[in-house]
Amino acid sequence: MSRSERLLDLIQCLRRHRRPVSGQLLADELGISIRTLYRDIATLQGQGAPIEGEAGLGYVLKPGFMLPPLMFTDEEIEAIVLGSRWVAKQPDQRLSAAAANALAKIAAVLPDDLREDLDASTLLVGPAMTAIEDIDLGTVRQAIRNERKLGFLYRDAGGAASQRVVWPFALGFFDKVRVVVAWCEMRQDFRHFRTDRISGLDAINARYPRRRQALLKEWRATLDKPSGS
Amino acid sequence: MSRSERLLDLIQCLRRHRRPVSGQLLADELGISIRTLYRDIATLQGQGAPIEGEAGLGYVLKPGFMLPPLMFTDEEIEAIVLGSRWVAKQPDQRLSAAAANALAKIAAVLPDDLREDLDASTLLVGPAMTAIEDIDLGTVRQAIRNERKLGFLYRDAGGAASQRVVWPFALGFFDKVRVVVAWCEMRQDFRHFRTDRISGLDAINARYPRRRQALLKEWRATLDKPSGS
DNA sequence: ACCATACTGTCAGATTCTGGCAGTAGCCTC
DNA sequence: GAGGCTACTGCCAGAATCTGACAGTATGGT
Repeated sequence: MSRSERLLDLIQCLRRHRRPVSGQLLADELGISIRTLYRDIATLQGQGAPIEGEAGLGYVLKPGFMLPPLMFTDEEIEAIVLGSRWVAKQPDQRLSAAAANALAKIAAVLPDDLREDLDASTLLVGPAMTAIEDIDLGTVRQAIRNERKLGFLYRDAGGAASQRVVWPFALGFFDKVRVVVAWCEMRQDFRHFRTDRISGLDAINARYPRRRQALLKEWRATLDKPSGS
Repeated sequence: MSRSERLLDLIQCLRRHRRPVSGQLLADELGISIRTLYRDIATLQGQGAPIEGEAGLGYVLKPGFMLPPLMFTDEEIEAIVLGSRWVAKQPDQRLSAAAANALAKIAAVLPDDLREDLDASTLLVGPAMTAIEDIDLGTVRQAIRNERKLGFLYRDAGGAASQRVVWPFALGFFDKVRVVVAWCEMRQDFRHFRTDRISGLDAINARYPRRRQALLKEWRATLDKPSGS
């Protein structure tokens, strides 16, 4: 196995163990000596991988994605840049910042002439969206990622308000509004909630009893067959 | 210099020469032997780089972007995925396909568990936009990239129609409409044209006499100071 | 026919990588 | 504080890989 492949393997090994793991163990899994492992770790850190080692504990990889060398066509990179610019204009602050950072990272590793092409890329998106919700979408995304319940006050189209506890598993971005897709404990069914009608958002520190992938799949199935109700 | 750095350098060398360039010349530029160059080319091709060699001519790199290994945070990759999904729903067929391809390329190189995360990514975008223009945006993007003039019939907000020849340099994506930003030969000024009011699009095979970066910069300047008219 | 070029196989020497050893330092438990 | 576990560094010899040179084949253009 070539060294560059081994480095990707190492990343994957680190990903599997969520808890700190000793260098010796990693070296055994990869079939290399501990000395070489230290060298590999140093190389990866040099490439920007967020690996942290602490004496007495072991190594942890902060969550993230490592992409190997990759080739994109002009149009593919234009699509990625345009898409990221769109996300950067979304009202979700953290996500918007992440999009800007991703673009900056890509630009940083490009040779000068390509970076100019990218900066002067001629696909633009309209003005930044103004937030119409007053809740923090970051909280919602975090609840989805961690499969945690959310509580809030919802005011429906008719104006009637009700207190809800839901299992959120997706966030939809439409032209003007954002929509939380979730299982509603009150209705015992899938519901979507416009973020601008949500108030008093409360991140409940309780895991919901299903996997979000499973919920997503079931919900998609309900979309395929037009509901009879 | 390490081998992996040299491979990136090779890509850049190939990019500089637009015309086919002989292996011997590339080897000289990189300070390596021709034999090693052939090996490096083979390695890059193995990694998916679109390098083509023809006996009697030399090597050409088909236009595209090579990204070195790169690390993204969870949120950054979520932003890229969400953005690409949005682009994939745009009515511009080629760009939409490019976004889908870019996502597929990224997914292809990810280990299985990460690919699932990506597939099951819980940020969604609304339904595909229906094209409200009946012109091919690909033609517009190509004219922009190649700095070529465009001719078309434009029907303004009042309904009055006029034949235009413009120097297009940017394409704006708004909620519902797409807008071509260009220098209008008739008005001798910057104008933007809603794509749904354009008909009879004609890609004129004549270069316009300015650089699109310069036009873009000037146009941006006119936006900063509110026009007095 | 001739030239320029891409491409492959082989092999010895140069270069790099690797594993083991010795040693330092930080964190945790007792 | 003592002891155990661990990260991390420098060094060196052997293993593995890379490199350059040469010889040879194939292909496209003139």
